[in-house]
Amino acid sequence: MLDKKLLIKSPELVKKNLSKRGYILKVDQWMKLESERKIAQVNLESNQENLNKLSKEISKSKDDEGLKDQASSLSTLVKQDKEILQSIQKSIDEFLLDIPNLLDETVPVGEDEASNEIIDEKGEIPNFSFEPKPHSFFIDKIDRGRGIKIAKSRFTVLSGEIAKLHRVIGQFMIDTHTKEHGYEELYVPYIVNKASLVGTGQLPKFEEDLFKLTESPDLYLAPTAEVPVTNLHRDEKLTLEQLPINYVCHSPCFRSEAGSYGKDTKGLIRQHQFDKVELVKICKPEKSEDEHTKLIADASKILELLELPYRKVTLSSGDTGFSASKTVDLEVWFPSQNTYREISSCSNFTDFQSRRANLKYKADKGNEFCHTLNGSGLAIGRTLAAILENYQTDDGNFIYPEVLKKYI
RNA sequence: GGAGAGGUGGCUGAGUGGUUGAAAGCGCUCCCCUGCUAAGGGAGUAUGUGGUAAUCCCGCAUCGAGGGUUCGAAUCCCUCCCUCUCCGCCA
Repeated sequence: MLDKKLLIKSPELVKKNLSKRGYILKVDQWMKLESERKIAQVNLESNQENLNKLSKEISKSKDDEGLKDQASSLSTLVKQDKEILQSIQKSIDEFLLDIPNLLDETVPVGEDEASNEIIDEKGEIPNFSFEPKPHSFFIDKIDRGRGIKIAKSRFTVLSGEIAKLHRVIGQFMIDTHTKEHGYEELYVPYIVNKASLVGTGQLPKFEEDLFKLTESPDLYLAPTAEVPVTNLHRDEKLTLEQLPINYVCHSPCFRSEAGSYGKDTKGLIRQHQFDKVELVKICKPEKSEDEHTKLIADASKILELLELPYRKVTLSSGDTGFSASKTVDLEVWFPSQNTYREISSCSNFTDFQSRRANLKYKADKGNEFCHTLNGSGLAIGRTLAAILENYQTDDGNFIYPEVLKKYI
């Protein structure tokens, strides 16, 4: 959620920033709502003030029917004023929850991923003496559509060595982040409520991307650990000593993938259920840029240790997600596709999520909103897929990355 | 799932219709005293929001959430949520 004061003070500036996303801020509608609010609120509060004063007079003087009649009609008026203000406030809330975050100045401007900016390329792209197989080749040996049989399309079964590799990858990532990067490990609920999803920005706008529990209408399967982990401190006031907070959490993620029919239908790239190791940071506003750099480095480290070729990409204005101010994706090399694919998305949300989640810290002058960040460190299914492809051998097999051998 | 108890400020905990935004204690901040320390004395100490640009001033709201009764609700009524205890069930 954006700062209301900023929106009141300089709506045109906000509009200009958001237009880079292709979002058109309805300034006229906003100004109208806001001025209606002000009138309604001032009116209500002055009537309420008079009513309060009358009530006190009544409590002092006994049985003054005249005063009571006066208070009674004023009370009715206040009730009406409240309803008017409430309905305006509701419109304002809806309006505000619909607005995406302001973009960082350094975000490249462009309509879509074509304008993303490659900032770094690392690792050696493998040279195969044979036609590299897609990772689905290895998985299909066991899966053969069984995931679909058990659940539906976009579900996959792993077995034997590959299932083990999948388990071990997560272990390796968490170990690295806790032991070498100073993150605290968390285990969290995989089902989250509405308030949490509003807090991180998935709701109300993106409900169709989620799996909803029909028996408990306010509950959803978590689409990423970002939701439970960031919301851990929702409605809290953190102390300065607590910051910065660094959490790492391995969790399954559930996404409906509505609207992605026909995309990445083979293999592990796009599943309804996948595991991910997520990194979440909560910090003071002035530190978030530095923390973002660290976050990207921490996630990249995994790819480097796994010796997978990857690149860093700053997402363009049109490609940057709703809640993020700036996002840097890590993309790993997929030989069978002869291209890089996203494996991590590292975002600085500035105070956007904090405002929604009412997440503050006690600063010297008063309570301030924290900044939140998160990034995959990394998506486990895609990491597994990348390993299978990049480490495959000409006999239709694969070998293990060096750092994972001690886990196998 | 059944039965019961309960949700009040940073924390503990009073408060059953009218200066209670809320006693008291703890904690915290400042001051005083005590030649150190410990102890003691005094003052202060919620958040959000609006009028305004304003850390001053004034108002409004907030005692789990939402409704209702009333001139007036932390206090009475209804609905919901959550927590705890016992029983049942269960990993």
